[in-house]
Amino acid sequence: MLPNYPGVSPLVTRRLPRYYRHLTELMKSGTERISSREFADMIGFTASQIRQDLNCFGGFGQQGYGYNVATLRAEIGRILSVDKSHPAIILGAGHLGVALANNMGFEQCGFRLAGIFDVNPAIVDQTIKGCVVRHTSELSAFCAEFHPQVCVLCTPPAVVPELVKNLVSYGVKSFWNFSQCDISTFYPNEIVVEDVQLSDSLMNLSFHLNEKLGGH
Amino acid sequence: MLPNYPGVSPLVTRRLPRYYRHLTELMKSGTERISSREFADMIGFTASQIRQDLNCFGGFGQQGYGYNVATLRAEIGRILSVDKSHPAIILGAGHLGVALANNMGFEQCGFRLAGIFDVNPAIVDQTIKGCVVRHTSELSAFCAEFHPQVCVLCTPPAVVPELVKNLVSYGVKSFWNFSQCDISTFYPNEIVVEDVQLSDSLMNLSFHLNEKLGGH
DNA sequence: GTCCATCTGTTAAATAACGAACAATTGTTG
DNA sequence: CAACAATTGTTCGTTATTTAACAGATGGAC
Repeated sequence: MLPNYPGVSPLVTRRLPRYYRHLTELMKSGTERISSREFADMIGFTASQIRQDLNCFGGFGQQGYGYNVATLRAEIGRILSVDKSHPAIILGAGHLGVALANNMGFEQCGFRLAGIFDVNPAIVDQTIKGCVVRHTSELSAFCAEFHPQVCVLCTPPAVVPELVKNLVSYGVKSFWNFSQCDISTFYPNEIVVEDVQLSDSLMNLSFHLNEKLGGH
Repeated sequence: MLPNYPGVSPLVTRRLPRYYRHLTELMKSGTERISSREFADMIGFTASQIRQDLNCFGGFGQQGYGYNVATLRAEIGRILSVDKSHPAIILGAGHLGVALANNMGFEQCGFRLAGIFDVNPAIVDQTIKGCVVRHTSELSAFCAEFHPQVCVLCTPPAVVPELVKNLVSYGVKSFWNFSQCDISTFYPNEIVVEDVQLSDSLMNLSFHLNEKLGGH
């Protein structure tokens, strides 16, 4: 039975990967220990917030000493379950799907790329990152055999609702959603959805840039 | 002088693109008016929050009627400044850079793709989305001539600090950061940074998936 | 070994965000 | 034209989040 953290706010857990990333950097640079103050200056948070965030999961530090970088990194990694290797599939082998297959370290994030699917015959049978691209029609059989836990959605939004419906029936539990389609409202409480709405992000940048330009 | 919204929380402004996206869909489907209640059901928020968010910027609705879809969409578009056309450049023409060049509607988000840069001679001089890929050494001259406002960072993290330093000196004001390098702490108050940390996002999914798997 | 500076874990205060409630206003119906 | 249903803008109480403060504990210097 895996640990569960029911009382912890999503804002806290969303900061954990950032802690993890900086701790990895610190370890690479040979730093053995760090205080919440130093860590806060490095990240741009307050020391108080860091201590409180970490204490949601346990007392990883030592009074008068600080935090051991390697230990803390391992603990956060365990909380995030990045040591797991859940099979993941990518749907849509366009530029974005290929970019993610090649650049994302799925293995460092708790997953393992198990398959890539597309409907374009020109792409099917090509090999990307060690995976042969399969036709989407093989999805059902593939899921029955390999039970992927995660689906990375890189398809046009129009086909997403039907796809998700099928995938849920095939037992896929979670989605990394790059399609401009809000699937989080489809099956609440049944699936886990992590949205990456790039256009939302770009519009947010537009807002803040124009605010800056107009604000002097 | 552009409008400025000093008192508005970043959480509110971050929801605006989502409103905008759904309003675009509604307009496409021919819906003329919508109430905060219907809109809330559609998005998955509360009606109260939507009304309160919108009222940070003005009374766009009408009592007893609701909101006019086209008008509200236009107002939010104006607030987000998506009608602008600030020149943007992409640094790093790997899979991700190319994916963004091809798939992101920069024009619909207030920007215009003005240039793509890379250090790889095999890529330089190729044409992507109407842009000839230039060598990064031409960056200085390009910025002096075309004054790009935004830089999309798709390079390895190691080269980012030096790149950002140069770009800031060339007058680039904002960054859409896909590199695994926290640049927000480098020049606070001087530049606008929108981070897209894909590995953070994937780790967050890992956390929630494992929480779900372990929690029954 | 003792003192002091350091730093965490934890509690408390302050701040921010959210959801519910309601008065005011509008369109609609008969 | 009057009554009613619908819906916003806004206020208020509640909850959540963040920051500050402090007691307790540790390591290091001398």
